Amino acid sequence: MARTREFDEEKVLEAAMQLFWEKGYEATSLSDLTTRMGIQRPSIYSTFGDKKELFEAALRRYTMSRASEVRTKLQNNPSVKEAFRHFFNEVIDEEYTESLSRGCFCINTMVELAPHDEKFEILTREHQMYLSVIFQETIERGIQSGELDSSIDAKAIAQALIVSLIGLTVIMKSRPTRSFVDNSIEVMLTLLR
Amino acid sequence: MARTREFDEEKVLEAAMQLFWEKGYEATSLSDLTTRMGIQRPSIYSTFGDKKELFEAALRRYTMSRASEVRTKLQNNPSVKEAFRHFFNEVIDEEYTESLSRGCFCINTMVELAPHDEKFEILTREHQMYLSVIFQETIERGIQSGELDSSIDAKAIAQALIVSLIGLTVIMKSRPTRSFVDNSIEVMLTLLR
DNA sequence: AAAATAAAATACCGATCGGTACGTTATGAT
DNA sequence: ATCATAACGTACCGATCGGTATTTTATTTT
Repeated sequence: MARTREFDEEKVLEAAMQLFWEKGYEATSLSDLTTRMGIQRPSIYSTFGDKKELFEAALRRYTMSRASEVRTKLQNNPSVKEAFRHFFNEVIDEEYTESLSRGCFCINTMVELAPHDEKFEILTREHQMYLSVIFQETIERGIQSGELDSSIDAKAIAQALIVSLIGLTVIMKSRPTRSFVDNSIEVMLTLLR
Repeated sequence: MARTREFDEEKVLEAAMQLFWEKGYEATSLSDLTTRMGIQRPSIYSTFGDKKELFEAALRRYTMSRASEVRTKLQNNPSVKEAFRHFFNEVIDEEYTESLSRGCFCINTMVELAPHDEKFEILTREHQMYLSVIFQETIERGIQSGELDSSIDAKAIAQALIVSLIGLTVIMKSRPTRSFVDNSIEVMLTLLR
C-alpha cells in the first residue's frame, strides 16, 4: 500500500556494525553512518531508531555472529589443546594482518560504554559469559576424551582463558612484538594439561 | 615582569587526567575540562596546547605514576606469589568498590586511540612493556630466593600475567561475578610454581 | 609612578553534532 | 486510474564542538 524499501536492512546494519567496530560509538558520526550505510539519515531513524539504538542493534548482530563463529572453530579440531592453540593464533594473525586493529567489537564496547550505560554493561557481560561456557564445554570434552587431566577445573580454566583472550585482543592494539604474544599464548596453553 | 599564574599546573593536569580517565578522549569536551580543571579555556591552550596534547600530558602523568606504584606494591611482599596475589586482588577490589569502573587509563587509551594514532600506539605499548619488565624482575627475584622453580620462564610468564591483568581490568567493566574473577586469578597464579 | 608584559576573563568563531520537518516520489490496494 | 501510504531526499533545527581574538586585570621591572 506504499513505496517499497530500496535497501536491505541486514546489509546496511552490517555496514553500520563495521563502522562502529572500527571507530567506536562517540567517534562515529551520523554523517559517517549515512555514507557507509548508503542510506539517508531519516531512513536510519525510521528503521533503527536513534544512534544508540542503531549501535545496540549492530552490537547484537556482532555478538550473535561471533558466538557461533567461536563455537564452530573450537569444535573443528579433535584435539582440544590444538583447537585452542589454533583459535588464539587466528585471533593474533588477523590483528597483525590488518592495517587497522579493530580488535573485538564487544570488548571495545565494554571499555567505551559499559561503565556509563547499564544496558551495555549487561550485554557485554552476557556475551563474555556465553563465550566462557563455550570454552568450558570444550575443555570438558577434552577431559572426557582423555586428552586432558580429569583433575583440572574446567570452569575456572575457561574463565581464565577468556580473561587472557580479552587481554590479548586489547594489547594487540598497541602492536607488541610477535614474541610477546606468542610467549603469552604458550604460557596460557600450559593451563591445559 | 608580568602577572603571576593563579593555578597549580600539576593540580589542573591531575584534574584533567581524572576526567579523561573517567570518560575517555572523545566523550570529554573542553567545557567539561574547564569545569573540572577550574581554569578558563585559553589557559588550557596556553599551558598545555590543544586537546590531544593535554590528553597526552595527562596520560604520561598517569603511566609514570602507575609504573612506580606497581613497582612499589610488588616489592612490598617477601613472597612473590603473595605479592602478585595481593596485587591482583587490589586491582579487583578497587573496581568493585567504586561505583564507576574507570579501569586503567592506559588500557582505555589503547582501545580508544592506539588503533588510529601511532603516538598512542607507541606510548601505551611502552607502558605495558615497562610493566612486563617489572613483573619479570619480580618473578626472577622469586626464583633467586628459591620460592619459585628455577625451570620456569620468567619473561614468558611475566608477559602472560600482563595479558591477564589487562583482561581482568577490562572485563571488570562489565561487572562479572566475584567468583569469575577470583577463579581467574587463582588459575593465573598457578603459573607461578 | 609608569611602562611592559603575561595571565585571566569574556565573548565569539565556523564547523559539526544528533535529530527532524516537510515536500516529493513510488508502489500497493481499491 | 485514483487514492492512500510509506519510503526517499532535501533542507533545516538548536546545541555543542574545538579553538581563538580581544579586552581586562594584575604583577614585575624600570
